[in-house]
Order: sequence, then structure tokens, then C-alpha cells
Amino acid sequence: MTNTTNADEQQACGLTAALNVISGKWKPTIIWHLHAQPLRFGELRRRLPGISEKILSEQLKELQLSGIVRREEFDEARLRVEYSLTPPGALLNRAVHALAEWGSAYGNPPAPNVMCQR
Amino acid sequence: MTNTTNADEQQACGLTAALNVISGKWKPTIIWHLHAQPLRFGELRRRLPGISEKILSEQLKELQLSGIVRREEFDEARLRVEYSLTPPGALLNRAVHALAEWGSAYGNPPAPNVMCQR
DNA sequence: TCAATTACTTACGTCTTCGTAAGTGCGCGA
DNA sequence: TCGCGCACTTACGAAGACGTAAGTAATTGA
Repeated sequence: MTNTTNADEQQACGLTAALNVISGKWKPTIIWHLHAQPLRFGELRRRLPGISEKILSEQLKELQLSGIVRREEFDEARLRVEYSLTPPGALLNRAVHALAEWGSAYGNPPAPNVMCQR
Repeated sequence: MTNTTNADEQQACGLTAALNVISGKWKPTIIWHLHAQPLRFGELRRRLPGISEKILSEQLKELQLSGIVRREEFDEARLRVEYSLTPPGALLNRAVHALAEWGSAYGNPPAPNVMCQR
């Protein structure tokens, strides 16, 4: 057996579980952008400059499978889809937020101007 | 190397800064394992079942460049190297811990009887 | 009727990341 | 002095994550 404690291993286990969920170039940012209000597919795409529709679609689908994001179709004349965080997703967002706060304090961006608060 | 547009830089906030630092299959786990005490190269390798020496070496080097991990050589007769978290690294570890806690509460392992790690 | 928007999907290619296997130089114990 | 452990490095290759470009189906405004 290893010399780490059971509690430690359970924690490490949780880490890998969380990492599986947020693994993907855009997933943490998607979660971040959904923290305030639901967004439509196109709105998300516009908020993630550089993402392609294919990747956005893929990562949203995976986030749904992980139970982080909820997809809702609104039955209007014109197709309307909204993506929002589930309750677990909202909690995950708190952890993502902790990362973001660390990053704005200690990460080294090219310039210290804050562009994406809130 | 082909640089992407600077529209991406609009997103350059704390989150992406933090994600840059922890991007790497083993980095969050490395940080997590250094939370308690400094570890030697070989100790780390044994605690990360499945990692290769090449990858461990690479990711440690990148973590040093990010200012997360400190490498110390002890000038004993026999070569001895210890890796530990810097103060910013220790703070990053708190955010990583938040992820781990979320994971052990809400993360969904593929199968209920799958042992984590290894 | 034409063009545009929304919400995607599909095919294809590239590029990064990761892993495997082997090699290096040093000191130490047997 | 032989081999082993430590702390790495190097070369090579495979996998898959990501991006580009185009296509689809429905609807609506011009």
C-alpha cells in the first residue's frame, strides 16, 4: 500500500474527477461565462473569440453529459436554445472562480489590464 | 509558431492565466501532492502511478517556470533534489483543492467500483 | 425569392501532447 | 569493480484534441 492516507487518496480521486470534467480547451471558460445568466449558442460563441462552432458544440455536449450544463429548447416559432449551469455546475463554477482569482493575482498575463471581470 | 489573433487576448483574464499554469495532464496532481511536504523526484514519481520520468521532468520544469514549484539541490555527497511549492504555488493549491473537493462530492466516476488512480 | 440568422453536423487535416524506450553521469554498497 | 538507484535527457511514434471549411434545416426580414 502507499504511504498516503485514505482521505488524501479520496481527495486525489476527486481531483481527477474534476479534471476530467473540465478537461477541454474551452470548458472552464464556458462554465465561467455561464455563471451569471443562461446564454444561447450564438451568444456563447460571440463571447469566446476564437472558438469554432464545432468545438463549442462538442464541449457543450460533454458538459451536458457531465451534468454541468443544462440545455433547454424553447418552443417558439424560431428555434431557441439556452444553456445554463446546473446546481452542481454552479458549485463547480465556484472552484473555477477560485482559479480565476488566483490567476488575476499571481498569474502572469502580458499586460495587467483587467478585461474580463464579472 | 503561428500566433492566434489577439482577439484571444481579450479573454486573457485570470482564468486563462491560471489555466495556462495548470495545463498539463499531471500538473494539478503534482501540485496537489506537494501540498504537505517537499518531495524528491523519485518520491513524486512513485506517487504518480503511470507517469513517465520524461513527463514528470517536463511538467516540473514548466511549473518552475510558472513560479509554482521550487527546485532545491542539496549539496550532499549524493545528489538530492527536493521539489516544493512556492508561496504562490501554495495558494494555487488551495484553488486546486477546491476542485478536488467538488470532484469528490459531485464528480462522476465512469463506474462506481473503479478505483481512482492507477 | 433571396439572403441572413440560428443551431448545429460532417469531413478532413494538422499540431500538440503524451508515452515508450533507451541512454547519461554520478555516487554508493557489496 | 559491478551493478544499482537517483535525477534526469533524447529520439521516435501514436493518439487525439483542435481547427477549417463546408453543409443542413428551419425561419424570417427585405
